Amino acid sequence: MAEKKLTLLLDFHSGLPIYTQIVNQIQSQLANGILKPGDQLPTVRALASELRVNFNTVARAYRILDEARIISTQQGRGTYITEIPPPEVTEKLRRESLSELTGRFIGEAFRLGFSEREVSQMVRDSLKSWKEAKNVKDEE
Amino acid sequence: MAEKKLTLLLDFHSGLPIYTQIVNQIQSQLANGILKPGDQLPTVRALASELRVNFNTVARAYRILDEARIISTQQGRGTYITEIPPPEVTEKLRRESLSELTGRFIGEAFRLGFSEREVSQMVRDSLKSWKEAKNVKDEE
DNA sequence: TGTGTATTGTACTAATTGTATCATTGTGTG
DNA sequence: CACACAATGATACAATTAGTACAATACACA
Repeated sequence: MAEKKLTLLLDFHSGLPIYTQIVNQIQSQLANGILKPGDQLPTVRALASELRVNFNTVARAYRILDEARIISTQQGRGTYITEIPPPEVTEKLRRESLSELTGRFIGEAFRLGFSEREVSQMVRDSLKSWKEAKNVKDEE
Repeated sequence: MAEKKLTLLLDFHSGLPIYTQIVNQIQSQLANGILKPGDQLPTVRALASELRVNFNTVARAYRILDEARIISTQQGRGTYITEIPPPEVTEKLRRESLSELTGRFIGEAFRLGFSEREVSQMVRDSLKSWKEAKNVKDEE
């Protein structure tokens, strides 16, 4: 599955800005299931060339959709429809990210030669001081 | 135990660059004891082929890990997990570095919205799995 | 022991992608 | 008409990944 066609129809006389029309039509195609999460969109240049507009116009539309978390644009790679995972998956990803973060921390600590005891003690201390700092802040 | 499988899961649609995902997952597997010091990693070409990416992308990830002294890449030989070479530092500097490392970790975890309970639980789990992996290795 | 060959990582470059900034155009309003 | 402002275009840039050639090492085998 490379990338699908993404047929957009622009009306250059409608008064609506081009980038708005692109935004609207992509949103509507997503709503209609023509586009699905994970789908790759054409590159800004490819779509721009097909629509006979400047690629900055497409980029502007993509940026708006990106800020709305509808698509994900990645410099050097491309743009994709955002996956909208159900809550339980989100929670799973959340835990995985904590797991990765913790893993990197533990790994780095061990690499530096600290013992399990030292690490867990330092974590306790750090959590404690963090909590105290938070309490102080709450009392302000 | 020559080389192990090293199962990595890439998400080509996530915002993270491929090489970053490789770096993160190797670090995480090391931290969780899935990878251990001395283990040989797949060659850049083998891993690249398995992940269906260009081998330079793997090489870039390896170089980052190498610069962080986490792995050791040797032209013509292969790539290995570093044999925990703790830097020569004074006890004072050593404790300060652990404190700083821990502080960064805790701060980041809180910034990501994790609770104190979640963080400490995950640290316990991570330390536990490391210890288990270590025992397995000792029995070999 | 020497030598050819395969295997491994490295270096440099190119291609493809999105980003940032400013210039130009067009349109409406005083 | 003159100005303001939004939309679009032009240009240069940065990030990511891929292509190609090369160098270091290991290993088989004469």
